[in-house]
Formats: sequence, structure tokens, C-alpha cells
Amino acid sequence: MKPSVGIRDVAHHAGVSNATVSNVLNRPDVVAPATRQRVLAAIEELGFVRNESARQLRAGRSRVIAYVVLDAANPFFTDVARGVEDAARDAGLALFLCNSASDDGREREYLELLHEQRVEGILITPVDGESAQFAERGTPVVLVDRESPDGTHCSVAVDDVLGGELAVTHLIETGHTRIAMVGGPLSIQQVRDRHEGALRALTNAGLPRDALTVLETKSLQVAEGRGAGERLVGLPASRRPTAAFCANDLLALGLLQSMTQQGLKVPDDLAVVGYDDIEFAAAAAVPLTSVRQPREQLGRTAASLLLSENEPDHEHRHVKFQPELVVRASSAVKR
Amino acid sequence: MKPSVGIRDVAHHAGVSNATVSNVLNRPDVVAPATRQRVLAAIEELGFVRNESARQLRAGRSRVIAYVVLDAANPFFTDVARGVEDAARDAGLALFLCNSASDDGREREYLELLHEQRVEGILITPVDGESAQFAERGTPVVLVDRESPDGTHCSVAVDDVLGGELAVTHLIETGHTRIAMVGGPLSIQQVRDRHEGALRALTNAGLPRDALTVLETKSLQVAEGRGAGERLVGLPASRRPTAAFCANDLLALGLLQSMTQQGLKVPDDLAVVGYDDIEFAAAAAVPLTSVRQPREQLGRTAASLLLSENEPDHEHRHVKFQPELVVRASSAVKR
DNA sequence: CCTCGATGTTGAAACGTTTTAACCGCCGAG
DNA sequence: CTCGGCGGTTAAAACGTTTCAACATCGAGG
Repeated sequence: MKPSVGIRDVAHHAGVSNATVSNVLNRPDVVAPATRQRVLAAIEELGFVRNESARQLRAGRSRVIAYVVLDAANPFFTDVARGVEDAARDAGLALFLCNSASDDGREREYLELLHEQRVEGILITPVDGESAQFAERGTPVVLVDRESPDGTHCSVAVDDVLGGELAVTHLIETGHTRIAMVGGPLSIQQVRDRHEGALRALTNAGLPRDALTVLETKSLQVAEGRGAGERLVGLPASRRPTAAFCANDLLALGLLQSMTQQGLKVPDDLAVVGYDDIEFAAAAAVPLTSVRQPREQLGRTAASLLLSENEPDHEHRHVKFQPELVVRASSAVKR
Repeated sequence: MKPSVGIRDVAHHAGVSNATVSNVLNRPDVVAPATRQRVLAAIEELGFVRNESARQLRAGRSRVIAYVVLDAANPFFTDVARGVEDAARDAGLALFLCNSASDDGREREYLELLHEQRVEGILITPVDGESAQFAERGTPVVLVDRESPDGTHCSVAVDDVLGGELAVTHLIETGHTRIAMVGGPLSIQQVRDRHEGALRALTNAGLPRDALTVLETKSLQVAEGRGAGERLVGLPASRRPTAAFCANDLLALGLLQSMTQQGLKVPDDLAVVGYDDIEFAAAAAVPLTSVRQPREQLGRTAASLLLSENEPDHEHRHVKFQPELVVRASSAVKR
């Protein structure tokens, strides 16, 4: 706004050259204390704010990384983001969060913008598995919570197949033989993997594949969980599952709400297992059994991979963590 | 990275001048279809990515606004952010989220960076009330969920004093005379206001001020709520409050957890009222009575205020919404 | 045949920094 | 005296765009 004061205004006002002002800003030690003071005073007086665009244009650097998150309202991702931010701060970088809200249009727009901004690097939990839309465009990209389909990027993930297997195996071991899988859309890789894990658990236990009823949802949010609950109760009693494995905790919480609302008891009428073990899972109406992922570590690792990306002899790495089942009341053994 | 292809490389490759390439990018209609195709092909072929820094340096525009949020892990703020983003998108702007994590150092760093980046505008829910650190620096700033202390900025807020009053009045009406207020740090304006509202409720009801026991917390997160729960139960029975008003839902959820963990019943042993009415409040172990705020509307309004900021005859406006009490099981009348 | 307007295209000047190489005193060593 | 070196300072050249005035080209109207 205002008249927009630049480095040369400051220089003029302090009676030095613009190079000196630049030095005060970037290498304070190289300029004589007296002049430095004078320049700082001028900066203060004129209310000078350094223009990052110009700086970046010249220097090529940007001091910023970005994390394009799948759903900013999902505590899982904000926990991952915390890990990212910690690592970024340690490296002297700022973090911008962008929310694709599971919309691949938005995702594309943000990616485009971030490339154009020449950020130091991009972390992304992508909406869609397929997309080779992360084609090399000069800015390093690291995939978070998703394995790189073709190995063209670093990635940090958690073994979702194993997670699904753990969850459903647990349900089987507690005596359930008709199980629902709640989650979607299936275009999301994590959902597909967890589903695959669930099927594997059935196989391991010698149960038929149709022991698993899939209730696909439009998104991974609480409201969809409630909807799934209604659909579930609407099923004929003979075919109704006695347990549900939800692709994430938001769905599970919604499902829980829907059950109590319809007068059904968890875990007696329906056992429920969630995924992510977000903080609210333990505080739920019925404390939620869930598959825990190392959220912050995921973020920190992703960030450090990103930082290693412009080392001279960089090779893409793919880190995979193991999930862990946390048993709580929502899947307590039937009495 | 790579050799970094610029607009002039594209121009050369397509056999036109750089001005023409720029035109293709910014005013496609003004250039002849044939050349346009040729240029687009060259862009594609060379993998050209427009350099936003240079563009912005020259044009002055930036197509981005930012929201510096107090705690990205608090669903209240992510809901506000959703509102902001909706409005921003409608105006063709992208939104960058920055998390100050209640740390005024971080907050300052982000503000500095955003000013230097010359973003179109900044929304902020500040950590600290005092700070005149938002001094005019050329970029419009709008305060979110906080009234501008000196009217030098637009602001969008909710009447927190009224909210506190509603909550505590409700507790008094349901028969409580010893009430705890859980929240902090008191440096946060919202906490102070809600506390003031609580006191007002006491006064209205003719109760002494010491009917309210203040349990100050270090932050507004779940873990602190659990801690407060332990402190609460540690009080001598004669002085122990029979109800608690928490400065936000995260604290309330933590408190709830702590109660059941210690074998106490909500609301029988302790009635609990939260604040914000986040989605998880209704799904809690005991569905939480809470003070609801128009979260997304808050965000949308803030964004539109920000956009109006560079209209010629702009005057700072201060919008204030009314909160609303939502009664659920956690404060059900004693039987 | 000349002029004019319309339609495309272009050269060059910004934009506000950082950076490099050069410059200027000045002092101490030779 | 001269010379080399050193602490400070600076002029000027980038960086990759956008924009503006000017310039071709061409067909139509006079």
C-alpha cells in the first residue's frame, strides 16, 4: 500500500549505498557498527519491509516449504503437520499449510501455485493414487502417508494393509464372523489398502470373503460415519454385521453416535474399530479401539527426507512405518 | 533445480518475443490462435513453470491470503479456516495456513514473513491481546475471533463475555453453587472474556465471586483438561465444585476423560460445560453441553472484510456475533 | 494510390533485491 | 617511499517477469 519504501529509499535516507543496506540485512557483521546503526535507524523510521519477491527472484532461495494436506479438519493430519513443522523449524524454514479438502482440482491448483512460488519443497498427501501429476517440475516433492506409485519421489508411509489386517484379525479373534468395512471413496489409496488388509485377515482365519460387507462412504468425515450407521441398522438382521472396521476414526465416531442415537449398544450390538487413534478416539462415548500410526514421526521423517532432497547424490527413499492396534472398550469381548 | 527455463527460452524456442509469451499467459485472446498454439507447445515441451516471484515483483499482486491460526489442532479453528477458504476461493485467492501454536514468537515470525511476501492480506487469531505488533505495514490485517483493541484493524469476533455468562447461568439454574472455571493462560483474551462472563453470571444470580474457583491451565489442549481434572478431584470435598465451565471443548473433553478415569460420574458428580461446540463435543463419552459459535461464518465474514480492505473509501469494521448455548447430557439436571 | 484502423507482435524499461568485483583510504612491513 | 593487505563501501549487473509505446502488416474505404 502506501508509497512502498524500498531498499534504495533507506539507503538514501541513511546516506549510504543500497549495497550497504543489503549488507546490513544479510551480513550485519561486515558493515561498520556506526553505519549499521544509522541504517537500522533509517529502516525503522521509514517502516521498511524487505520485499521477499525481489529477494527470492535474485537469490533463488525461498525459506518456505508447504504441506498440501488431504483434510485440515482431520486431527490425524494436523498431528502429522506438527511433526513437519518441528522439523522445518529446526532447518530454519517456515511451513505453509494448504488444504486440498480431498478435491483433486484444489490439489492441482495448490501444486501449481507452489511450483510457481518456487518454495523450497512440497509435502503432499495426495487425493488420488494414479496421478502422475507430480511430474518433476523443479521443486522437490515428498509423498506423505502414501507410497510413491512409481518410485519417482521420496515417500513416507505406514503399512495400511497390515493395519487393516490387525484391526480385522482382532475382531475375528473376539468372536465376530460378520464384519462391516466402512470407508471411502475407494479412489483413496489408504482406504483400498486397509480394505485389502481386512480381506487378508479373513483369509488367514479361513473365513469367506463375503464375511466382509463393504459400506462405501463418500468421504472420511464424521457425518458419513453417521450415514453408514443408518445404512448398517437398515440391513436385515440375519445379514447384519456384528462388528465394524472403519477406515478412520472420524467415521468410527460418527458410527458410534449413530448407534447410540438408534438405541444400540457398542460393543454389545456392534463392535467398532477405528483407524488413526486420534486424540478424540480415547475420549469418545465409548472409548474407541483404533489402529495407531506414528503421526508426528511421519511428519518429521517426511520433512527430513524433503530436506535431503537437494543433497548432491540424492536417491529417492521410501520409508514405511508399522501401525499398532490399541484396544479399548468399543471392541471389548462379548459377555 | 535443472537449468531453469524462463519465459525468454520459451520465446526463443517458439520463435517469438518474450512479450508475446507473456501475452499468451495473461491475455490469451490478444494473440493470434496460431502463435498461441506454438507458444503453448513450446511451454509444454520445455516444461516451463512461470516464476511467481518475478511476476509478483513486477505486477505487485499476489493471489494469496494467509490465516495465522492459534492452534491448527483445534477443530474450532479448522472450521473457521474452512469458512475463510470458501470466501477466498470465490475471490480467486489461495489460502495459506500458518500455525502459531499459541507461541507469540512464531506468530511474529509468520507475520514478518507474510508481510515480506506481500500477500494480499492476513487474517490472524492473535496469541496475545496487547501487542500492537500488527502495526500498519502495508498489508491489510483482519483480526479473527478477537476484537481489535484500538480499532486500527477490521475484526470479527463472538461475544465471549456473553458466552461465559450463558454457560454459567445455565449451571446456576441447574442448581450449582460451587463452580470451577477451567482455562488459561489468562494472557489469552478469549479466556479472560469468558471468565468475566462467568463472574457476571454469578453477580446476576446474587452469588458471591468466590463461588467460582479458577483453575488456570497452561494451554487450551486436552492434556491440560485432564490435569485440571486431577487437581479438581484433589480439592477437599467441602470446597470441591459440583460443576465446571471450561474455556473450550478440548479442555472439557480432557476433564471428562479424567473424571471417568477417576471413577466419577458426569454430570452427577460434576457437571461440565465446554465452549466452541466442536463436532467431537456431541460424540464425547458424555455428550457435552457447549457454547456454540458460528465458526464458518466467522471465517467467511473475516475474509470478506479483508477483501473489502483495499476498496477506496474503506473504514475498519468490527463485526460481533452472538454465541448460543447447546445443552446436552454433561450438564443434565441432577436427579 | 493513399490513408486509416485493426490486428499482432515486439524492444526495452521497469520492479526491488543480492552479489561481484572494484575501489578507497590507511597502516605497517619492507 | 613503496607495496600489499585490510576493513568498509559502492556501482552496476543480474534475476524473470509485465507493460507500454511503437512498429509492422494488411484489407477496406476514399
